[in-house]
Amino acid sequence: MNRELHFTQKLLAWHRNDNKRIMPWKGEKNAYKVWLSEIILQQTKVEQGLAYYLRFLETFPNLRDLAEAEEDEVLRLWQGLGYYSRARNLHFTAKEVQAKYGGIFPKSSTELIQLKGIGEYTAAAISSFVNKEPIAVVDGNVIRVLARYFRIQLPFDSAEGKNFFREKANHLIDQQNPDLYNQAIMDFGATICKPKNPDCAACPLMDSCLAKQDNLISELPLKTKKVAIKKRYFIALYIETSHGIALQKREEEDIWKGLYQLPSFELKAFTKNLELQVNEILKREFPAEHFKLIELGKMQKQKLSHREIQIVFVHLKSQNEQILSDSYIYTRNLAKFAFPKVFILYFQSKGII
DNA sequence: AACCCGGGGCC
DNA sequence: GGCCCAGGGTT
Repeated sequence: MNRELHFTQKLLAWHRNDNKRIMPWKGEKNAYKVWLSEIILQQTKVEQGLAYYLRFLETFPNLRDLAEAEEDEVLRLWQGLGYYSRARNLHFTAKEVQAKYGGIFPKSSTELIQLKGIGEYTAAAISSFVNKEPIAVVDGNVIRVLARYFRIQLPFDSAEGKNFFREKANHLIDQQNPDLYNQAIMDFGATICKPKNPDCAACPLMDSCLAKQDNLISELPLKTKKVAIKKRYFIALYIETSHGIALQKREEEDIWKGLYQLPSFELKAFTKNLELQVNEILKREFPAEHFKLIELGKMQKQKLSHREIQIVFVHLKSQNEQILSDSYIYTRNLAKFAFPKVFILYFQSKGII
């Protein structure tokens, strides 16, 4: 038995021996449900996405329900999960499939990949799970498992590396059971061949794993690029007005696009005299307004994969009856809007929601 | 090819 | 504090 066939057969046997992780979308043949689960699980761990999946299905039992929803409602359901373009693209594609395909999801990967929010991985996942199309998924799990077992010392974040891993994966996939194979290798990567402290003792492939033999487990897979973490600084104003709390929607091509926030102003940095910075912003943005300062909050940090966000929340009470700005929304029910996590945490700390 | 987009958990 | 996660879109 050659090395590739051995790998595939051992993996399928491991998967058959009740090593499957239990998830509601496993074995699902409804393309809508499979698609929904795959979008939610992009760059997201199963434990984090599960509750969102269940809530989405409850709210939008089928594609048409989702297509007919308002984008704000979709984003509200997505609140806290991150990568919000996934939610916007999810809604866009629901409408597109409803309009162009009569509500029936296309099944082939070449059609699927043309839809917004569906890339190589997701097209392979949906078409193999729903239609048994023999196309291999290549996600973080697959790259790690292949890099180690076959001792692939090519960085995967390069064009050459991507091509190599894709071709290798498509060479390994079981042609009769591509769905089971794709499930198996991802489950295997997530539970046995983990990034840190892999469970080699329980690994059915340990004896023939080249990285294990050469003590390269902790070195593989290779990656060339390193993410630069930039810092961003904001002052956010929680303003009580006679019309309600002032909000603004983030419309620009930037982080948290489509979500709502308290009126916020970005700074190059915070200085020692924070109150002075706040007063300068108030004078600049609301020259005719008078505020009562209720509370100058402590600086809050939110760490993201590629950003560190620092926000100072300022609680103010407007002393005038006029609205602050036409561009703001005024509400007494914050729970209706989708906010970035850092705002949710602030509202919770104040006991507002 | 480089850069952008969140949040959580693990070490 | 760094790394990774059932990645994809834009430039």
